[in-house]
Amino acid sequence: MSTPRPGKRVRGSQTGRPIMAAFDLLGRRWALRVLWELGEAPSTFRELRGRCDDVSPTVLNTRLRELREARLIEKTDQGYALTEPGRSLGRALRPLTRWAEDWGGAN
Amino acid sequence: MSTPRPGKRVRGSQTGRPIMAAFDLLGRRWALRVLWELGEAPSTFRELRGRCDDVSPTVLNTRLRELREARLIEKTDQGYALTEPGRSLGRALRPLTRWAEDWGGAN
DNA sequence: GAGGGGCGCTATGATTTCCGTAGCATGGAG
DNA sequence: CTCCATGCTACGGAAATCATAGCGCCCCTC
Repeated sequence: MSTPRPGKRVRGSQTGRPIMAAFDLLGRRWALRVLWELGEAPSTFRELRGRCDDVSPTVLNTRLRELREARLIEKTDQGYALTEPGRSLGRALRPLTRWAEDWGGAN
Repeated sequence: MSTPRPGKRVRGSQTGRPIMAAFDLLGRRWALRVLWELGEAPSTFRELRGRCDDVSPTVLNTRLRELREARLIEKTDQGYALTEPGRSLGRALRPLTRWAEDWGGAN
């Protein structure tokens, strides 16, 4: 499966509307979680895997490749880290965290 | 696969932290998209399927059940619609839309 | 009351994705 | 050279997702 990008056809949308590409990319297993964990701290492959409840390395590597192709993360001396767009996405996801806490409170 | 709920163990987290439950629930195929489309307008099953690029009815129904169990959507006379928590989630996702547009602009 | 059409949804079998485990290749330290 | 940690790939099995067909229901019309 190819990496979704805005302007490209993606699963579920011929229009290439950016939000649809984002839904496709972020709706893959562990994608949101990986971004979240890298937002907390840059990590090496094995560290990251530990933070993500020992996700299988196959999937982790696939997600990392996709997120790298989407330019949301990059490899640095410290391991994997968010790029500026990646950090920006992290900020955009903050309201989601707050929402989740409310949601959790109501359950 | 059971529906993730805050306070419950979910894939990738024994802690039941709400954000992790959210990541699990929203990181399933079509979940974000379905919420998005229902935010645009309540829809019947078949309508919704059309809006979601004719996703297979099996998956659509599974997502609808999960989202209903999570109390984010409900069945009304008009078809499926967001609940109040669902609308609140929609608002929490708005920054993501704006981010996606920027992201799209840069690609 | 017999047909027709739309609806929500299920059945089924193929395909894709994800998973768990093992282990290879590389590189640095001793 | 040996040891050890790291990034990552191989592989076989399990689970999620897919496309397509069509059932059962209700309403409408004839």
